[in-house]
Amino acid sequence: MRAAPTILHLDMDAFFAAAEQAAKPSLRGKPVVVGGLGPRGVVSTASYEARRFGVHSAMPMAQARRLAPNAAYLVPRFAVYREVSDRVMALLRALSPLVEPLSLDEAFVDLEAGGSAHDTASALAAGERLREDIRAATGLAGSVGLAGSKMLAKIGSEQAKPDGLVLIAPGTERELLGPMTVRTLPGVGPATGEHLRRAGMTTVAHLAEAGEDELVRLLGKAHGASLYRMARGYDDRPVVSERETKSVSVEDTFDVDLHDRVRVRAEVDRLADRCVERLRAAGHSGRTVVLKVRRYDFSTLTRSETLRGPTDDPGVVREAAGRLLESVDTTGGVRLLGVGVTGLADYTQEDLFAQAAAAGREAAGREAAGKAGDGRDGEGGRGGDERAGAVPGEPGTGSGAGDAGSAAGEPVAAEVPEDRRFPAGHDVRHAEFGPGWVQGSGLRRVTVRFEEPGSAPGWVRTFWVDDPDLVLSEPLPLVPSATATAPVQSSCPASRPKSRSVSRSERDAGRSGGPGSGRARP
DNA sequence: TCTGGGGTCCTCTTACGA
DNA sequence: TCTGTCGTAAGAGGACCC
Repeated sequence: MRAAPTILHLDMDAFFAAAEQAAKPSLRGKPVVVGGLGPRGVVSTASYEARRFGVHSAMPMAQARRLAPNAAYLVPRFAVYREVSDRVMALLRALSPLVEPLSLDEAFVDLEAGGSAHDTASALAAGERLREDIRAATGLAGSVGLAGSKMLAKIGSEQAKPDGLVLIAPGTERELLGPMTVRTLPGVGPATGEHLRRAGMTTVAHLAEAGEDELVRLLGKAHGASLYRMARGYDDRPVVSERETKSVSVEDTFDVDLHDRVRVRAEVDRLADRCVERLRAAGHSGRTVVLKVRRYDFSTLTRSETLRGPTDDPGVVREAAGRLLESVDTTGGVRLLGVGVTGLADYTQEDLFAQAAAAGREAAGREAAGKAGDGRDGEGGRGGDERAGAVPGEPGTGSGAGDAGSAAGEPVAAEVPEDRRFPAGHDVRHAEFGPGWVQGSGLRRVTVRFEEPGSAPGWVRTFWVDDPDLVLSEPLPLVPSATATAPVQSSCPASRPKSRSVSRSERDAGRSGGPGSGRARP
């Protein structure tokens, strides 16, 4: 650990939810929950307003809805978050070449390596300036921790939340850590926490007192030894800017458990293709194929097979995943399937045997498909409807306001074409009313709020999903770029003078649509 | 209708060749 | 030739993180 507090940890506050609030003026100061909106979705991020109702990340979405029924529920828009994240990371790299991103909203920076701080005063100044720059560039708040090690810097940013800065002065570490719960330390999750609790250790001080031998006995060599060091405030892990990817995987949880073996196999093939797409996009190939199966009872198994050489051939990965599936008992139902590749390389050494087998199987498959036609789906039925990941937030699973459900017997999602689906929270543009976002959808209708970043809270209108004037659009920047700083206020439809009330405009919804598309919302 | 998705790392067991 | 030992790789599962 170094003498000066020149390791900085940045954590953006309630990042996804804050970005949505910045993009959607009507949501500011209101509870916002971002996550999967399907029946098995979980919360990715809850705004601070939603947290007051007890909603937190990783909570099942159904539970969040019970706790905060009036919150806005939105699907994540990673393109938006990535763009904001890029701006933030660029600001960090201006401070130092040694930046270690942990996720879209979190990173470590070695200020000393960048020459931007060398003591407490300069570190504090750099931290405060960074927070101001982030706010100016993105409109969002980030919390900063400064300390002599990564662990303490992270603890500092946690204490600084929301929208603050905490510096942990050298020499105060043990005193600060002692009374904290063991869960504060990185690597102590629910299982280890419970393990330690049963051994009578609940605070960091207890761990330091227990001694290394006792922790190693309890938790194993690597974990026990590193935890003992951390408990005494020692953490010499360096900030690492380049991390090598070690595996690539994709997985899907299904809205309804799969029982049909043919359908399961088809999903495994699809996942293998997606996995290889990602693998290739990253410029990798891999040698070990891993199949993951979560069964109806939430028990999870993995099966893996190591090939003779690395591959990025979808046929080879499909074939290996298919072989692995053969060894798994799926009676009772499958909740989740995943396909991954590890043992990554940046070259391929094709396994000719496996390739030949895959080619043979594909040929056989084509033949079988010709005989069996489309009737193979068995009780799985209705094509891709069971797939949770396929159409996040599709109509019927939408957000609070427009969550119309599907009980009315009207045609629902399955009959709505792909380009006419409007996930809750996504940006749209209407030919007459301009930019807005999807507040909810269902029963072939979509409710749009016409507002944009920087405008006043906007008006709501409802349209038929097939209204030709309404299209999904690219996300708008949260903060106008430096080259286009003209005030958006004047051109914003939401701030244009309105002669009608919201309820009236809602009743009139659809008037602007083409012939046959304009019907009042019920 | 509790429990996502994409990762990393560690530990334990087993198989296998020298 | 048989057997025991050791190191290594593979395979599986668990815990953790954001």
